[in-house]
Amino acid sequence: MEIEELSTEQKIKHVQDTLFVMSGKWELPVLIAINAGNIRFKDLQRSVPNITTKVLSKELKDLEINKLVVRTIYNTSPVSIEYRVSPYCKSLKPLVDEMIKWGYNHRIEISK
Amino acid sequence: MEIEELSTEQKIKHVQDTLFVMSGKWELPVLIAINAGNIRFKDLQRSVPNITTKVLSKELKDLEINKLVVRTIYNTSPVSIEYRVSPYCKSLKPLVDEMIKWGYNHRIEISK
DNA sequence: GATGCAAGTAACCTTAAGGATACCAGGATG
DNA sequence: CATCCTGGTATCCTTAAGGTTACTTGCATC
Repeated sequence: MEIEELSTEQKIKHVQDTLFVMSGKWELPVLIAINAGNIRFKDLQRSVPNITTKVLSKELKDLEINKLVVRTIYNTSPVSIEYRVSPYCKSLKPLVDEMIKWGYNHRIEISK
Repeated sequence: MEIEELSTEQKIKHVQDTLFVMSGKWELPVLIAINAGNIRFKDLQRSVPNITTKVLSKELKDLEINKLVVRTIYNTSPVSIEYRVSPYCKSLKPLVDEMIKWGYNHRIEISK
């Protein structure tokens, strides 16, 4: 895919697809927390400040639908459940890095 | 700024700053329309499908506050007003390109 | 046998983004 | 002089994201 060959309508559509997945309040904090090793539901709730069970539950489902997180059930007694970032999740790194850079520079730019 | 040296809290903060500017429904369509040469208010209203005057007005103010758009008043009779993307706006290109690429690939990934 | 924990679900509420519609002032145009 | 165009405001309404609080089931633990 060569970006320069896309029409502006196509560009907007692709950007909106990205925003649809990434633009909520909790997507990135949850992903980062899982990535940092918090793989159990209760661990995540404790490590992501102020998130509620309802919202965490919904975020995890959405992230699973988007193939960024894998949910695994273990037949322990009682059953335990683990959330892990998928290999595909690594594809987000260039994008997230750009977001970090731009956000960092933008705050400086605006304060001038 | 070296990304790897940032704490996860700092990374999240910078990403949220970026999302705060970019994550609405109309920011990018409006920027792209201005960039494509629609520089008058009414031209923009016509070239961005379904945007209302109220929302366009607000978007333009926000984009101006974020230094991405420059508003110029000309003492013609009657006064005419032009909106143009700022030089700083070009700093968005790497980010937007990453969003285009990821959105494009994500749709393919999800449909597998 | 009461209490606690994991992994959630259910029901209801608040707030902010965005949409719909109407309107306005000042000049231009027929 | 009536209507049109530009560049917007003002008011009210809808919807969706997220927040609050309570509850549940099945096991384990004291």
